[in-house]
Amino acid sequence: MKLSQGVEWGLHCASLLALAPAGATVRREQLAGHYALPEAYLAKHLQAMARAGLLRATPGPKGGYRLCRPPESITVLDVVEAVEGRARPFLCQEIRQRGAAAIPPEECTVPCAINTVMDDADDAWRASLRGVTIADLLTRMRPEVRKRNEALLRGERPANGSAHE
Amino acid sequence: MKLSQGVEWGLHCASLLALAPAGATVRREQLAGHYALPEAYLAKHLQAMARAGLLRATPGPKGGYRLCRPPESITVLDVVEAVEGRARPFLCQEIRQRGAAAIPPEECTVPCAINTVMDDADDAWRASLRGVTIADLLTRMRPEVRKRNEALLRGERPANGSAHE
DNA sequence: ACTTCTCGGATATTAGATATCCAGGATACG
DNA sequence: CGTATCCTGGATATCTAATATCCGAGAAGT
Repeated sequence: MKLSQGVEWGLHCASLLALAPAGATVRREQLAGHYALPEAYLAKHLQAMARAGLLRATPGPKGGYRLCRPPESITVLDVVEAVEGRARPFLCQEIRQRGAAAIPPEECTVPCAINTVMDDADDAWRASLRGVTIADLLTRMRPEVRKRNEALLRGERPANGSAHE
Repeated sequence: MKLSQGVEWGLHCASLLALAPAGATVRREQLAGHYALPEAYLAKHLQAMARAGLLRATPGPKGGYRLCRPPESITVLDVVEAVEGRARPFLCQEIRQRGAAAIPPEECTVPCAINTVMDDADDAWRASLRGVTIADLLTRMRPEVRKRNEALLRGERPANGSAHE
């Protein structure tokens, strides 16, 4: 049970894109450099988010990525599902139908109780993630950090230290 | 994000052990044969559950496994954590401290908001699993299936068909 | 003492996550 | 219209974790 690191990357990138001026695009190299991520691999996750309809990618000069929807309408679950997929973490192998205690198929009208319990827990997990939006993440970001990020997106390069606030 | 199949095995085995007569032990070969599982690999998961204090393994003739606690006091989460471990599925890499937008450590007094959100979701998942016990799983088992399992544990071998009820 | 049975370590095998590269196509700009 | 820029998608390599098996050591019953 481990979540791909792409989820972290995707959430950070989505938050960053939400800070960009409306309509502006951010190049992939810029996103990767912002967090010192491998650009080629980050591309895979950005593509997945674009396919999911969260981002729009614009090719050509002055191109790059931007959010498709306002940050208030993009949930953390949206990003997680775009990157990780929508498959359930628990896959019932129906072992109750195998072995010495095999239950004949005609008695398996009801799904396995274990499967139900695991799916319920997964629903609770997803509901929790659905309750937080990208906009919420920005709210929890410290104002000076947010300002520095916005400045970087505008192309301003902060003086070496950047810690003298 | 995928759960080990050992979780399914562990939950089925715990349920089965709960059906065994009080104080009786069930051999590993019997557990594996019950669901047509590879005995050698199942042993790994049973060991993990024994280490977690859910099962007790008795060596020697007439040995085998039994539950350490009554089924009402063993939660599904107990089994999941025994098999899968207690590590969080989301591991924050603190990429906010890296790259062009690196936040100086002295400003990182508060944990990353993304990390918090993911941990909250994990707490919700665990809380859901903690709300169901092995005894609850038995309640959701169909009576005729439960009886057949109990009979098998007593060493009775049902007639070929077993579907003529 | 001998048999029976589990434990733990060592060791393959396989699948998925991580990471990189390049040809192809779309767009802006001169 | 040609060129530089930038994303897309596929092919590929690497690495880690899950899956699976085997065997010697040790404990308990007879």
